[in-house]
Amino acid sequence: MSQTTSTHPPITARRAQTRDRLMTAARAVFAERGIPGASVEEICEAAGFTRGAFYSNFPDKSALVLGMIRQRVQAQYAAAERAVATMKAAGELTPEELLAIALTAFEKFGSEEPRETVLADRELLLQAARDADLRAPYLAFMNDCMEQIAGLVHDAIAHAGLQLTVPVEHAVRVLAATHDHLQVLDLLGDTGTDRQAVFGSVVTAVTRPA
Amino acid sequence: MSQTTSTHPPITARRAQTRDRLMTAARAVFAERGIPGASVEEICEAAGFTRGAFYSNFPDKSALVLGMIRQRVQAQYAAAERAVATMKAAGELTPEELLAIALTAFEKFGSEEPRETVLADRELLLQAARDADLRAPYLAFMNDCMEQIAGLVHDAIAHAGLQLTVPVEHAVRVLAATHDHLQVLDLLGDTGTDRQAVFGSVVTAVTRPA
DNA sequence: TGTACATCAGTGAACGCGCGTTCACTGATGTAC
DNA sequence: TGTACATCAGTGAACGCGCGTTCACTGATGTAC
Repeated sequence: MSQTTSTHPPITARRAQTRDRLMTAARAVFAERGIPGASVEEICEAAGFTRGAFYSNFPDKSALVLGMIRQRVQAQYAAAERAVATMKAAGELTPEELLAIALTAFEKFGSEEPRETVLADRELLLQAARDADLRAPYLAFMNDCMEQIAGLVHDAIAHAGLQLTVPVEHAVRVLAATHDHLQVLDLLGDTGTDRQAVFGSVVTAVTRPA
Repeated sequence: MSQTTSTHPPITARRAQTRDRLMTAARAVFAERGIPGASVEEICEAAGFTRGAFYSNFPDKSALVLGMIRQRVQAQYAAAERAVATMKAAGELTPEELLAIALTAFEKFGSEEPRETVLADRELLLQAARDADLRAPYLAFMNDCMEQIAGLVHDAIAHAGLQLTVPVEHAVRVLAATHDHLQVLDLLGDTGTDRQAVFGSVVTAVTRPA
């Protein structure tokens, strides 16, 4: 429907860039302080603007949050698409490759600031859970991602000469959930868990030779 | 070591009760506003006190958060212990019972305000990830829970005449992670996913007849 | 059991600070001739 | 290409409000005789 928000002033390239710099800066501040604890001032300072610039580009703080959710949707889709492309390129698949592709599909490991991204994403999720207006859009986004990744998983499993031991819709949720759990361990600085191995175990558990 | 915090005034029964009422009220406010967005005023109002009472019982806002983490540790342990007891009581185990016990071990489904509790717990985790002082204690707590539940899972599996397809330490993480994911769906008001079935799939995937 | 006093737990007014948001402004960018 | 003007994006001072925290206080609870 609308491009970004129903921004009444038409979005010139310059404005789009400013919005982008503000959202990128906001990600770091959200990670550090939490969404309710992040001040507009600190976001602007991090982005190299004054507060006026903020209100020239967003009606208020919550509009920025909505913008970031939209931005994340795109990033998540792009990651999944990349994973699909990688898979289509490689003909035969060893289990190791399969695992690597599965991990890529859930991205964030690949991003430059993984900790920041993971923290900010969890903040966004929590904000969506709190705010009734954000709930449905966020859920839709999440379920879309699951479906998209389900397609990917389905193809990858076949390519690797395996089959699933549970419905693909379930498998994809278990994989995503485990991936999330391992990210939390990273966040807390855990060193005693072999994360590759745990993820490997899930893949093993939900597959068997065809 | 210390009882609750190194509270210099000795903790009388009355003070303990006040602290408890404040922490219970804080859970609801944290769920509603997020930890950084929750004001001392709102917490006190919800608990039926003035702000002075708060500062008579906690040195500052962050001490309350620490207190709540400690409270959660105890609740989590109690839940796991309850699950162990239930299991020891029932001699033979059908897969359905096994599933029910596994769910109980991760509790929160049983609590009176599940939504509030789940949200507040996620806030606490995020706060621990942000705050370097909280990181290690929180991680230790989490890993202790995993170990405790691992013991439980191990016994339950044996009782049900099954065996695991992956190491028990991995299985327990995958179960916990999936449980968390399903809680998020609840939080977002998802209705299209059969949560029992997804959880059942994980149990299926990580077990086989002995 | 009754009185006198000490201690304690919670009250509520007060403080200064930083927040979100507004708005009159200025300098940079774009357009017309 | 050069000048004149219009529009636009971002500035920064100002606003009022609500926050976290402090503290002198009061009424309730506990103790001694």
